[in-house]
Amino acid sequence: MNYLSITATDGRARVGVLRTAHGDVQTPCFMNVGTQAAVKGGLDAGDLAALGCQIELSNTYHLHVRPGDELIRKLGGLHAFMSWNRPILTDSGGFQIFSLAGLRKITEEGVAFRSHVDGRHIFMSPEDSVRIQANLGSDIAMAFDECIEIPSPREYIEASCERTLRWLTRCRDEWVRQIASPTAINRGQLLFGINQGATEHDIRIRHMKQIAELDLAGYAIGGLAVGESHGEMYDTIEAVETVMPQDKPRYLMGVGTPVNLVECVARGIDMFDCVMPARNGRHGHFFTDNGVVNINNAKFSDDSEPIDAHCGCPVCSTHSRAYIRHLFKAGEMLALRLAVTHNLWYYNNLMARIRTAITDGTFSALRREILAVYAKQGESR
RNA sequence: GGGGGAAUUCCCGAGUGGCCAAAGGGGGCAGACUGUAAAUCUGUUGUCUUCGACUUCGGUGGUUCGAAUCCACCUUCCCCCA
Repeated sequence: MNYLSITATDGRARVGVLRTAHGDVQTPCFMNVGTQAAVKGGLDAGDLAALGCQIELSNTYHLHVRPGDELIRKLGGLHAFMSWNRPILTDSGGFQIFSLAGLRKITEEGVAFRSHVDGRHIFMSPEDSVRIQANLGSDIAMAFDECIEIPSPREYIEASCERTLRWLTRCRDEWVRQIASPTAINRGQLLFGINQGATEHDIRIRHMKQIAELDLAGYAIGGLAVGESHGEMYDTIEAVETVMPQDKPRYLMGVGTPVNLVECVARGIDMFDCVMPARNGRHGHFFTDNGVVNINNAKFSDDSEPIDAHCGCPVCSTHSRAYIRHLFKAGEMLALRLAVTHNLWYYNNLMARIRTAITDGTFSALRREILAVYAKQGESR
């Protein structure tokens, strides 16, 4: 069964509809990151819906540590818990193997963490991760993988990918058990596999072919945007994309900048998530059609214009640069809320423009436009 | 009226003869951030064109090879006694 219907293409870029137990998602889509069942910056589910957010991401490890997935299950699952009745994707905790590197130990059985909250010992196996995600009741569960550091020795990358493959079959088997349970919170939950292999194209391709054989609902490319150059990232995606199932959603994990989004859609990616609009927003960076505005800069202290006069978001239609800069300088929490509000609106609007452009056959023009805007400020943005 | 204490670079504050353009905070300025241990982290913050040079620690004068640091007087502020 296919959960993605492709409605238009332009080169490798695709427009489609992803069907989940909590509704459809127009792709390509951006998922913003609500690690602990909250988007940082003070926005609740109602705010997110108003900004055109289609699907939210939360994290298995973090919610297991606090408040506990059993508690969330008792309260009716993550949708009910955070009052978000649209789709939710849960990351497996695989990224925390990477980001909490100093606090964990990997074995074949799973990963032993020291809790970043209180230091207690936590063990998470692939089966545990899937069980936790079943308790959360997300619409898309991610397989438990190891996000490999770049650079890493080739032998390590190969061994890690082989282990991630073994973990994937264990995840799949446990997931089958969980969704078959009569007491499952979300029996329509999908499981996505994750491709790894750092920037070694042949390892990536072999691994992708292997995980594709499991015939899961969707596939993700993980382990990119962790320090390699944009060129290496794009080349790696191009290499792997050739062996990804055409009729299933492709999710590039943890990416990225507006330029990254456009460039990776052009390379056949359907789904993205990134902390950038939220984190950079909290640090005063506003993404606009004129590039990034760092509102902390002194030149905005007496600027009565909005962040972006052509932006349709609620912030730009109301507040001046001078006011927002003041809020940042004064440490007001409203500053964070306004920044994240604007940036999420920008990201959602950008994805909508991308979908329209692909459908209309004007995607390459939009791609050039976005590239040109951010090229003025250096290639990374 | 008498006695005691203090004045440091934008602010607070360390420093009591050379290693001091002067610790540490704060504030300012700039940068980073990509499946969030992140409202965090980094750099910078006297002047000049780098090495380096020059000016600066309430004011003026002095002691000394050398003073933010010692001495004298002056100014201002704080505390205690009357």
